[in-house]
Amino acid sequence: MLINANAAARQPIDGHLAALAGVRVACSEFKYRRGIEIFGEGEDAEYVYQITSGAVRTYKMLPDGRRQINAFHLQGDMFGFENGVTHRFSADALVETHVRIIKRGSILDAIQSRVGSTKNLICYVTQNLRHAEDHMLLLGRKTALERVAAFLLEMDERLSHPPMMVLPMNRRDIADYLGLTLETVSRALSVLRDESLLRFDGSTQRRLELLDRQVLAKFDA
Amino acid sequence: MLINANAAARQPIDGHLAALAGVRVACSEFKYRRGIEIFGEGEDAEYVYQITSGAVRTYKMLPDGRRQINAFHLQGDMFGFENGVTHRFSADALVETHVRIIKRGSILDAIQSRVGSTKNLICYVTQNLRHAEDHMLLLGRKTALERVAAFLLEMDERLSHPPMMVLPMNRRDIADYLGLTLETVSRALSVLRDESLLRFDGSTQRRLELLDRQVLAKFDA
DNA sequence: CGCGGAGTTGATGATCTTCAAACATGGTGG
DNA sequence: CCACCATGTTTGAAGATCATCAACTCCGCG
Repeated sequence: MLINANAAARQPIDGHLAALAGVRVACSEFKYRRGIEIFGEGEDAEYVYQITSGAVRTYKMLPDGRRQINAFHLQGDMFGFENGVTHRFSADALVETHVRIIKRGSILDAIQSRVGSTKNLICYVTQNLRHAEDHMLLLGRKTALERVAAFLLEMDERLSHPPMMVLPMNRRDIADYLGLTLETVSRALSVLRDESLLRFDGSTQRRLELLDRQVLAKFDA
Repeated sequence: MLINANAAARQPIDGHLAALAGVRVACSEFKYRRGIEIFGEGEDAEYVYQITSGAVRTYKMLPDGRRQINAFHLQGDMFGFENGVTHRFSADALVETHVRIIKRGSILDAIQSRVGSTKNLICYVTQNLRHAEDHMLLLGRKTALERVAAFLLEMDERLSHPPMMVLPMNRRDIADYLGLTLETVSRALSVLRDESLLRFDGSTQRRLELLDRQVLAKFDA
């Protein structure tokens, strides 16, 4: 499935992993099918990942099965940065996804020997941090409707405001991202549809069009 | 937490800002009184901060006044890392606080010229990220009781399991950290007290002793 | 054609918030 | 030194939001 028509149009992807690490480091390419786990929480963190096409969810689980999705990663995004030797969260492909991978060791080693890339790499990490900070505000303090509106605007922004948005994740994934239940997400979307802020396209509920981003932004706090 | 769990026990503080940036860069020391703002959301990000003593809250606000505290920073912690030129959140001193500050530019410049510190600095940033990820799970998926238990265990850990814990923040701060109201925090603490998992010391409600960390850990999911 | 996954919608209920009141605390000045 | 007042905390009662449980629809697909 095509995630992002506009992003696909951009070639090459910004901040190529190999370029960041230094050209001498070889990047492997890899393909994951829809629903397949890329790595699991607690596994050894051997690689850093960059998406060339597709979409990925990263999440944590509680022992009783409650899940919190930290982030959805789309084309060009990097994930899997770790401090220690193991992953602190899991990552699955939402749709068929192609990634570049590079050994964790090599990227740090390469940085040591090629200082020019430091600033860039730190930027990638702090961008993850920025997103986490915004998401904490959402999770801690926003209402269900505000969260869903914020989610739609975030996706719209990241997909470069496409006329028609195709979501790569289902309602449960959205719910686990927003700290809600899938029913609450569905209800909120219905409210926004009834308010004429969005429109579903055709039979599927994954294709939708934002009809009034301005008003939608007011629904987000 | 973010940066350095056992900082209070160690002298001198691990990862001295000046050492990270290179000895040639001068660090200024600064003092903030209780309740004073260190920087505000949207202000120019001129400095990176490291606490030598005291405690700081960093937070974001919604237009209608709802607040989400991202993190409490204690001795040895660093905060104020930014990608762009402005701060994405505000920071206040919770109690009288002494910090080292260093110009943002100098730290990045220094890193450029002194590669050995790169790995360390990235560690500081990714530790912030790790904390944010854990906190998202808490905010998105834990109950009130689980959140408060997690908060107590986090503080206990960061203060190196003191026999008596003195909290530098009030109930509202805790609530804004945990995505709850101050009343709910108070009620949860009362429940834990009634269950004999903690005990308040003397008259003040800021001094408390954890009576059973094991059982408390079970209250946290 | 029927099955299963995904989504919507409704009814009910639990958790947490809101509103309110009372009490404790700690600093300040008479 | 103590009274006083702002700040902080606890507790109770009522209410709102969101979760849970359940039924039903829609669609894709073997």
